[in-house]
Amino acid sequence: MAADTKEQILDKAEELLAEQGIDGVSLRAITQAAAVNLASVHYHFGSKEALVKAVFVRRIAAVNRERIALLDAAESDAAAGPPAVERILYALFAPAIQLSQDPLRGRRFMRLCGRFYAEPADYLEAVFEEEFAELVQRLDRAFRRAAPHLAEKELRWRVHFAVGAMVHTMMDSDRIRRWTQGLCDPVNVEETVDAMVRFAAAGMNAPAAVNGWAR
Amino acid sequence: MAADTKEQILDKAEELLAEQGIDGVSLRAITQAAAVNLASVHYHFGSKEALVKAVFVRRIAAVNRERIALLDAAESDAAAGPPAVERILYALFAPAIQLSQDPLRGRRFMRLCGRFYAEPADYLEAVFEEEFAELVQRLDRAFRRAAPHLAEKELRWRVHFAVGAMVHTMMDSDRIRRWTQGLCDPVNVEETVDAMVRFAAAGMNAPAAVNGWAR
DNA sequence: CTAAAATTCAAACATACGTTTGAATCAAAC
DNA sequence: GTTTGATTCAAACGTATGTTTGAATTTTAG
Repeated sequence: MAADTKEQILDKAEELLAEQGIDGVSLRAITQAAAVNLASVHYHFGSKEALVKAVFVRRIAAVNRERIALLDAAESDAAAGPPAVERILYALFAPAIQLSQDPLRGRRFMRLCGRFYAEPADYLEAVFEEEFAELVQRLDRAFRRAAPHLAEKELRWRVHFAVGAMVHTMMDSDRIRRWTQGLCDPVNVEETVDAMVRFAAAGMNAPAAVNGWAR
Repeated sequence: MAADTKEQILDKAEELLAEQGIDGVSLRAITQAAAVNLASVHYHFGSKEALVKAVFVRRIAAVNRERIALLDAAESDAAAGPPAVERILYALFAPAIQLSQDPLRGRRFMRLCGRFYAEPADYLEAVFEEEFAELVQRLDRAFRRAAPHLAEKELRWRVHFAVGAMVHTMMDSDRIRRWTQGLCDPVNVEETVDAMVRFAAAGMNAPAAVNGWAR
């Protein structure tokens, strides 16, 4: 059946892309794992590039929608004032890391997401910019209100570092587990998000630079 | 001359690998850019895999040696007590980011380094573990003394996040510049390291978790 | 200057890839 | 039951890749 084939391809593509990267996995490997014909990819998606995009968009839209919903909730909870930095960071981190509660598709996609972020493909960059435009704008505005002690430049740097901590964790669940002999394991979502929020919130709330570069 | 060819290959390989990733660049592209014969790679290195390793090891060893030297200095400056978290973080961040002061090879290698970290190649993982083993051990010990308020687990998490901020910045110099319309630019090494140290130090120094998971 | 070793070179090899093709198969509608 | 459209299939196409080869060239040493 049509829908079955298409989803089978998407599922297996997600799995293999997460494990081996975009260039590391062939359409033959995907179609063989999905037990469908090689040509099905081009019939249903048009090209490998379009398949990769479809795999990404299938889940990231939902994640970013949830992030914005959490941001909305944080802002309405805070009434007139700005929400705490912790709430904003939670809105940014939790949906992505929480996706990993699904021990199958979630873990996979988390890793895949980080991999996409690291890969240089131009066609992915465009999808990225489109899927993240609204969220970035919303986050920037929220952080600016929540951390008015920071100049724009220093604020942007700190958001960048916070995103780095998140992306690193998303891409890296195997490595952190190995380097710490299992002590730290992103599989424990609550713990991971909690540690991440407290680390990044302290970073965001740190005093502004005393020297002048950040103005 | 032999040395020239070998270095030409290494230089161009570093440049192209940083721009396009390991799988994204062919030996033909490298040898053509280096103006040497295709077979030279196999004559001098044996395989593409070996070339990639050589590109990586050529610079990372020096970076990690400098990191450990800075760590030594920080510890001897602190006499009996532990050095401040800021000094340890500086030892971790500065040599890597500072390499970028060389606007040619440095920027390239910084990006390449992040890319290697993100790629899934097994043969790279082995080199990584070998080249970083001593540094990781030294950092862990230093941080444990400098942040005794943290349980081992939470400490490891925070180091992981700090590394994430760094790796993200190393891999990402184009993107952060673009997203901030040039406001934040890793080309300004001093500024970047300074912002990163202050962000991560605040994260490391944050109070331990009030709930019990980190014990 | 000459012999030997090191290095470069153009060419080819074998393989894997994304893509295309056209016939075969299936599902649904009349 | 036949026809029509959607889907699957095996096979092939063209291209790019890492690698190997063996002769030509350059460098080194006696």
